[in-house]
Amino acid sequence: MQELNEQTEQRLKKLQELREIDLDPYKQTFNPEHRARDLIDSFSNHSKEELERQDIQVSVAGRIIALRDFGKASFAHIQDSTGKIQIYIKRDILAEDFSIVKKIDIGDQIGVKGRLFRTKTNELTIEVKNLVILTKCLYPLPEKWHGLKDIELRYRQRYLDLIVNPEVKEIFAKRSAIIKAIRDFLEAKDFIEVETPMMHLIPGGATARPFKTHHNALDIDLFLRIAPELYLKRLLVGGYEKVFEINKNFRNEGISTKHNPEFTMMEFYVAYKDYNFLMEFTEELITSVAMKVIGSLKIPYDDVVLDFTPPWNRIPMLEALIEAGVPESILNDSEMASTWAKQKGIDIPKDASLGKIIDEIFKEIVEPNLIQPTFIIDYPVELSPLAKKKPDNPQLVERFELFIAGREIANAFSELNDPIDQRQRFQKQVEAKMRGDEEAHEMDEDFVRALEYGMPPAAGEGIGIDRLVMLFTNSKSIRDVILFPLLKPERA
RNA sequence: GGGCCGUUAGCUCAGCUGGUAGAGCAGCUGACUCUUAAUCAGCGGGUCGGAGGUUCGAAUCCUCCACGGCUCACCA
Repeated sequence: MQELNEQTEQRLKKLQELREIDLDPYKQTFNPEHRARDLIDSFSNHSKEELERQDIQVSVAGRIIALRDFGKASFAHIQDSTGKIQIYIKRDILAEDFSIVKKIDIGDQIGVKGRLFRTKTNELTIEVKNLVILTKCLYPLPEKWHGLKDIELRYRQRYLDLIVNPEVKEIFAKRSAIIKAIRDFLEAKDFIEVETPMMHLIPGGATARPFKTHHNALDIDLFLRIAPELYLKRLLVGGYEKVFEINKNFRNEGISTKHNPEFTMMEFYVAYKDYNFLMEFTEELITSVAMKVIGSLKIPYDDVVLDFTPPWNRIPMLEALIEAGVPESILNDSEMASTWAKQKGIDIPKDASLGKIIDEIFKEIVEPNLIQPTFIIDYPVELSPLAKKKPDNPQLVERFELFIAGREIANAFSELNDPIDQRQRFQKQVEAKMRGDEEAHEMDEDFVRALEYGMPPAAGEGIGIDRLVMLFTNSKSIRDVILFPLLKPERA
């Protein structure tokens, strides 16, 4: 319990008084037969007179969010998961002792039964015959017309945010709809949904720093996964041809409006296909989600309108750089590239490979300008140790990233299935790690062994679900699409 | 981690160049049987984020700390 203030004391006193008359407000059950939104929708065409004639009995349960007391009658609005509806409690009609109405506070949850009618102002209202207090609320709710604005409180006490800010509920309803649409789409195409480990002996499948934990009985260190990729590909070896997983990844890195340490990723793999297939597939997937969830391919985000109408632009990474004004002559030489980047004020880590330098330049000068959906294709091989090389240019791999609103939304490639090449790429990563690159991949012998048994040619992709939800809900911060974003503890 | 900004009643916010802390909602008491930001009369409610410092005197100025926001760096 927080420090007792005057308001909580009042509420505790009412709670005690209710218990004294044998109405403990935490014990009853209640079976509402109706929900607020349904009632308002179903009876929108019923006039005042029709309602008087028909005597429609309903029951709803919900939280009191507004209360107007008139002495021998009261109006209130109660809110359930669907919306709110007005109730009218009149002493002459209420079956219970009217004095319990004085024990009700804003925030309490009640169940009511009674007759539908329309007030003078034509608002659909329940005339309460029976009333039961289901749960006492011991704190005052945030203020009725400004709501809860304090961002820190909204994240720390998301339950309060959800109670008083209806638009927040809509965001998470949309999040649920987006994930369902993705699942439906993939299942309709015969994908099988799987779950692979969250705890990895070797963190792999992405370049990122992991969280470390420990298994006591086995006395081994484990890492929370940074990606499911290497396990999903083992399933291709095992004979599945279409698999996907929607689940959390954990990366031990900074927190920002675009990053939460745990975030939701959808990864899927298709046998016998390459990254060209995946680009069309991605267009189909995301437009299908947009149509189902938003009902349009033109979606406002921040101060632009995102147009998802396919086909989306496909630009090779090097071309995108040249278009953005990077001299072609520096793109083959890490010395020159590094010098050019530094002149432009771009930080280049020492010992960076040419690919890494090019990537840094790309992130700085191209990425923020990729507003409309755009596939950037053909990445330097050093950046992509799990992707298949292009047959006509072994410096590049068959990989694309999808950018929307200046952010990476998806990452995909033709999967490297040559075990000898894979082993060499891991070895290069291990060397980079020895030189101090904390994010370089580790050798995963079992994964290489799986490839040695033979993985069919395949294409795979990861889509950042939180970021996709941000786009479809016009949210500027990832914290607005994650119910409980990570925050520091309240008190030291 | 760096920079900038913020933290005052349960909530939303005022509080000027330093002079004993304010409003609205919410709460309490009373009136009121169609209100919806109900209305009317009255009343209570504060460790001004925390700790130091300057000063006769600090919500206000200074230092440190905590938490948050934006941003840069790292990343998806």
